[in-house]
Amino acid sequence: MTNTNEKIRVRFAPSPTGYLHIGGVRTALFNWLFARHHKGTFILRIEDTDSSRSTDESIRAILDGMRWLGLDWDEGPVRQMDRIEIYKEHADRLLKKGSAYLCYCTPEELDARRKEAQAKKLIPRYDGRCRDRKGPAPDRPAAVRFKTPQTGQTVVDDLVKGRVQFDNAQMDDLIMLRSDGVPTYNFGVVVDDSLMAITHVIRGDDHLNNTPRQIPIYHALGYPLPKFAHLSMILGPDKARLSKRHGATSVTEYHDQGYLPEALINYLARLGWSHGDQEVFSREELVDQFSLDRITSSPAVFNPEKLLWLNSHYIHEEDTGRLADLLKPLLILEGVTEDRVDASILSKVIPALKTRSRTLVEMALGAAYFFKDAIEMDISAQAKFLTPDIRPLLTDLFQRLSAVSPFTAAEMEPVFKNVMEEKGIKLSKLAQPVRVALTGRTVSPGIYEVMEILGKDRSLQRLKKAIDLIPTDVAK
RNA sequence: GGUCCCAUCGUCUAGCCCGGCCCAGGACGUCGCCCUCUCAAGGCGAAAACGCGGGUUCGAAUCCCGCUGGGACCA
Repeated sequence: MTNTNEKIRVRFAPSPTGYLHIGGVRTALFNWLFARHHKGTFILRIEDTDSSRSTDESIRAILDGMRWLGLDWDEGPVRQMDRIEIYKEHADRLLKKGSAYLCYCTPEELDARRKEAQAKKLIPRYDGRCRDRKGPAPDRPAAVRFKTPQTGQTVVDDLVKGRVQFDNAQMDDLIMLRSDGVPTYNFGVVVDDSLMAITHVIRGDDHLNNTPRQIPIYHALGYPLPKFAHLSMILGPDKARLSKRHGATSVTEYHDQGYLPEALINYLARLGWSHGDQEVFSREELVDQFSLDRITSSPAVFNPEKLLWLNSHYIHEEDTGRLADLLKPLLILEGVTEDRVDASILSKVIPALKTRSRTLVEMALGAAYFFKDAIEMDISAQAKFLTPDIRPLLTDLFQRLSAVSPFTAAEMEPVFKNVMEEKGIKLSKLAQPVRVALTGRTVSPGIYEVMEILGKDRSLQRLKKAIDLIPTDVAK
């Protein structure tokens, strides 16, 4: 299939009109994996010819996103707007050759004709009136149109979709260069992919219909055809193309929500690509195993639940040191002051919360009370567990714990056991009120563990405070 | 509307090219049980799919045709 002597060159070519979309990331990832697998070159190209919608901020978001995910590029970023002269030269070449012609129709005229055609239920396509225009040229700027072959067929041998045929008669003469000298998508890609010696064009399915329009341009320009691989779309739960209304679609949102890049990479790799039954892949395994012929041709619905599962998997696996670095800023967002983010506490809290957090944000939420002086008491938890009948038990426990030294789980356990046995109650009866007292909530790591991390002073302090919160009036 | 793509559990997928090993395998999610100081994690188990209709064949998820449904592109 692929000539192994050939140096693989692929590119990711987003247009900077917004954030880096999850679908774009997958396209970038597949290109990157293909390049790395074949020890080829991965190029980043910014398709910014739509100047009204392109922004520098968006370019920054794209670069940041790629870096966060570790999708490093070997060449670029190349910006199309820096290459305007190149497109013009190519257009001139085709003009001289007679493969293209100047079109003086204004956008307004074309629009009017299109509407007319639609009204008559005709196919709205360019009528080719400037193709054989005779006589003097009107005195206004002209666009350059390509002379699309009007007969025969154009075949796309797609690596994912297989052989796809198009009737040339269906296609009209597309504009290559607008009257302002800016290339259209179909012309820009052909020129750039050719000059950049792209060997494999791996892009979204939405460009499959553009491909037969591009192929004749390659031919006219005398450039070799790259191989094409069109990836199916990522869909939302309603099977429509994944978009903002389906929830988070921007990489930065996933970063902000506490996802690990490896989780997103792993998830996206398995969306439309497979390697037997394997679900979890390290980056190295992905590079090693990736192959274009294992890509599915059907579209895939984005499943946030599975991504969450992978994220929790990677959080379990991740070492405490790196998690600590990632968690710090999130703790500060949770209202923990910077000087309170204690490294030694962090190194105990993280292992305790690893299996309980599906995202870093969840982890920060569950960790905040270890670092704060004043805990936020959940009112309904307080009402349910810090009840008058429990007051004497807590008081008793408080006194006994005061004598415990060292303040470790191993030393605390018999203390709790004794209280349970003497009062004839189950541990759960005692543990929940203690948990609420220590954390302000009903969910936390094991209470011995929590106390050990908090230390004796803070544990007793919180217990005392909780006891004081309990009304003494049982009869109420 | 025209052109093109797609069709296996709710979802991601294996199997499809090279028909029988598939009364269809794995994963997420769901449900149940176990473990248990809460919540998780973990262990065990369950429910859950070849869109429909024709062919071809001894035999079809797998090949062919049609339909239906979904999507994309062209504006």
